[in-house]
Amino acid sequence: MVGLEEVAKLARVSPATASRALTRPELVAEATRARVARAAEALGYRPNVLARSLRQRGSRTLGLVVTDILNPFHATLAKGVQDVADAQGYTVLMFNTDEESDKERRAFETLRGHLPRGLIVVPTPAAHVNLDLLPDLPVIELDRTSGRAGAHTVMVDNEAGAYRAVSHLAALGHRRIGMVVGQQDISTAVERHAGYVRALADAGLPYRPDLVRPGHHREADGRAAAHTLLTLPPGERPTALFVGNNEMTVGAVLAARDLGLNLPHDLSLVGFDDSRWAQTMTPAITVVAQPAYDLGTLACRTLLDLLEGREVPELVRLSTTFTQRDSTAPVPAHHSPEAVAVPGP
Amino acid sequence: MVGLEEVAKLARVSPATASRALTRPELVAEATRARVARAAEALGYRPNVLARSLRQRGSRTLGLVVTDILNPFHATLAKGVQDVADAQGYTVLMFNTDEESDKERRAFETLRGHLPRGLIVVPTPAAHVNLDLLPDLPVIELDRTSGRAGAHTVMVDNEAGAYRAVSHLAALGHRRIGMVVGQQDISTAVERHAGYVRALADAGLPYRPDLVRPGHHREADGRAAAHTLLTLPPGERPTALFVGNNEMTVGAVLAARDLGLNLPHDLSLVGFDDSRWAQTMTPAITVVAQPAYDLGTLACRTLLDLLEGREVPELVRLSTTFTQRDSTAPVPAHHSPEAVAVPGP
DNA sequence: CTGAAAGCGCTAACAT
DNA sequence: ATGTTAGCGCTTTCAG
Repeated sequence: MVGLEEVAKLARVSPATASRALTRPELVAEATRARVARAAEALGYRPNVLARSLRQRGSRTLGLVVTDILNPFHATLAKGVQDVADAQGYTVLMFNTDEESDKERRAFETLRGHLPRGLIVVPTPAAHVNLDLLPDLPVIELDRTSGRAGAHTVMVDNEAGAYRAVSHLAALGHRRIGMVVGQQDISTAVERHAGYVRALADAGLPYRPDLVRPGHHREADGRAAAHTLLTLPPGERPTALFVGNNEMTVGAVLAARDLGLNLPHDLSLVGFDDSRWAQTMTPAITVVAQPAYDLGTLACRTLLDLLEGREVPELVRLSTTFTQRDSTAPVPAHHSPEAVAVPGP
Repeated sequence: MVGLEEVAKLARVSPATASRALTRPELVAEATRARVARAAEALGYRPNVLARSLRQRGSRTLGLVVTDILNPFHATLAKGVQDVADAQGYTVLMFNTDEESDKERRAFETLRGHLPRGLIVVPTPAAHVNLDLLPDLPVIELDRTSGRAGAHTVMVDNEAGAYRAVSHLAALGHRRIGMVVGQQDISTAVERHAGYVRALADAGLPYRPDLVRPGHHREADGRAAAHTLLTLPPGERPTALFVGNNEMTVGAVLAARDLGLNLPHDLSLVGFDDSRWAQTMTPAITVVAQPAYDLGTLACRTLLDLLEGREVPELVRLSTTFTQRDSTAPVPAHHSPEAVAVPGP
């Protein structure tokens, strides 16, 4: 390891000056600056960030904690964060919690030892308490909110997105619109459900609890939940489904296929969050698309602003985009309530 | 920040003993160990890994450099690496190169300052030279090889996987089998191409350079390459396509759709590397599946073995799995060469 | 088995 | 504008 001392020696200055020349050039004569720069270059000097961080009591490092890096939505968030951090000379320490509060706690503990300057986190329901492990650390909550007082949050307008999706279904004439919704201890799921409720109300449709099934965000959950809804008796089975996230949307489509239901003829379906598979499936799925990459970059920019003492809004909401594709269509006549055979007297 | 000194004070021992009690318990009396442990617990002590690493001249940190975190294959590799590292108390510093040699160089430079104990890298073609930035660092090359002498590599048997795929197509009676192949400066692309060549030879089919189109691994490249192949004149157009990676496979399917070609009736298609979309598209795509997660865990395990001085093979090859689905079928009669109208004398 | 002392590489006071 | 000095928090000789 070539250290600052050797650079200093070669440039015939003290280590302190060498340090200044490299990190705060304005404090040093141009000639010395150049000499030091040349020496560093010649020796292939790279600062030891550990020593620097130790001395400065803080590293040029950011923590990023997501709940599922295998979900392309999260991978895209991560890319956004990384790209911005990178451009500003920050290194990102990324952790994965698999939606488990225990892993989140361990991630925070590990992170703490690295003295990060800030944290961007997609919080699990336990984040509210886990974040106590990182007192005084600037935190941006991304995609969801933990409900902590004074937290900074970058997220999407889930309620409006869901409202748009369900209104679309209602406008197509659907009267029994089911929802596969995430766990209600996660803010996005709550908000998407709220949008669903409001859209039903505005369309003059009743809210039926039996048409709403919860799931744990995974494909298998979506499949099971959709299966339950789609095997309801003919007159009660929903003719349309709104699914709360991208993975569960695949599951719902597979459930429909299992049952021999044709999209959009036998069932209309809208998913929340776009994905490669939503685009390439047949039929292509109508979705509420989220600006995942922008969420990531914005979260990171917001954190950096915070670190530099700039004024930052507590809550930034980005809009979703309703993307109509081929999985939604008007209710076919034989599905409308009037057409259902009712046992007469 | 509660430091070791405070823990020591509370436990009524010297900082040195406190350190030993926490990290090398066997050097200390059981009673003291317990006392220190309790003190640390009580104060919520977390070691400052920066100070520790500085002192030890090396951190419990591993570098991970992938070329495209948005590609689920890479995300899965990363998850595998992380899970193992995590279980062994290592923190992973992950970087993304977007397949750009310049970003790779910067990633290596940044990494160096963090004094990682080892590196796992999916090398770009420039890695051969970029790796000079990290002399003496144990390196595992993952998925591809840079060709560096003495490198350790964990990868898949690309040649055999490709051979299997193309043999399958030949067995179905296809005689004009095209390939969309990655850039030839990447070892996987070279090997997959080699498998293609050998399968053709074994099936007694000629190798036709005009049926092989290169692409840069992205969907758009696959689409363009496939478009070129599929718009060849009727008698020369391939009746089957083997596509070199997952993203380009989507592209190829889209190209076929653009041209109104029906899979598998008008065109058989096999992709390399499985994906969610390959499974959910209609028809589901036949693929050569890679054990991505296992590659990741194995790479990390191999690196840790190396760090602990255990004997490790220079090259570990995992097998692929041929997964037949619905995108491949026998050549329909009207496509066979005999059926093509040839201008007679 | 435990303590005292030194030092990892760097930067921030303080001096000049 | 530059050098001197001290010390970030930890681990590791070296003594005892």
